[in-house]
Amino acid sequence: MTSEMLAKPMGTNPVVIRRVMAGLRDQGYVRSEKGHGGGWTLACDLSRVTLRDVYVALGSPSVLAMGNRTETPGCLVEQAVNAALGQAFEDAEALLLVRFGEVTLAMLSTDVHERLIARGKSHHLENTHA
Amino acid sequence: MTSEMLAKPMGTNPVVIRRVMAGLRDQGYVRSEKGHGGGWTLACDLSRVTLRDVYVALGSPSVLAMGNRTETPGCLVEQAVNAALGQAFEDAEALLLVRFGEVTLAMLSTDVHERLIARGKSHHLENTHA
DNA sequence: CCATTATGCAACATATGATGTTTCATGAGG
DNA sequence: CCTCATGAAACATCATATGTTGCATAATGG
Repeated sequence: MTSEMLAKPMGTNPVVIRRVMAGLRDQGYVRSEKGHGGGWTLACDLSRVTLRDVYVALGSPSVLAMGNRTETPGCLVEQAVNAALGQAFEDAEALLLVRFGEVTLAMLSTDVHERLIARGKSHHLENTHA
Repeated sequence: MTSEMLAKPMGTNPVVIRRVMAGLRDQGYVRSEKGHGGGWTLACDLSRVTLRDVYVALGSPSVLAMGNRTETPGCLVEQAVNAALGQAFEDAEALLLVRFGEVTLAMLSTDVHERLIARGKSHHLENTHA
């Protein structure tokens, strides 16, 4: 698949695709080839790569929208809040990462194929996007 | 306390303070008075108000930085991912809210006072910010 | 061997939301 | 009645995410 083939149905730009895929390529999950007939190819066992692996490959962006503003604040109120909620934030983040790690790409692939069948029509990537 | 007295040590603007406090006032946790000698006063029992109450009063902003992009997407891949992670997001959010609900403002107040003593000096709000 | 086609990379543009600022109206004291 | 406070709206600024453009590089296929 070329970046353009991927970008079109997702309604975005080929360069954006390349930016995202770069992380996956660096981890060896996909390979990219230049030139005529080039593009992206899978380079991993889908049953051995989880959404957590993907998450990490993409740079482990923060999963929480809030958290301690400062790790070691001078403000005593902030210190108190950090002490009260710090563990909660860590726990919530850890929970999400564990769940991410329980989902393999193979599971998603299987699910997508089942949904395709359930929809009862033949499809190409192009029209799986409404 | 006036908005200005609160804003200064937090390094922000009085208007920003008013914006935030408006939510707390609407819930009756604080009261505001205009004119000479006016400002903000506490109007609740600190032991009966939790950080979750504050969170809700502030408009329940999303606690997660990610989540389902669409609730009922046409894209089958997105459907599969939503199915795989939707519960995880809900669980993580629920966990955080529960933890928020376990912390009362009274607990924070006590903690702040202990930290004041531990620091071994007398303080005013002005210099509790480093 | 060279035109085509793809990625890689950097720079720039745009959109969005959070935060900060200004201004004016209103009300409460002294 | 002058001062000082909040309330509200409009505007400015900033940071980030996303999208776009341009060009270099590499590989294929005719």
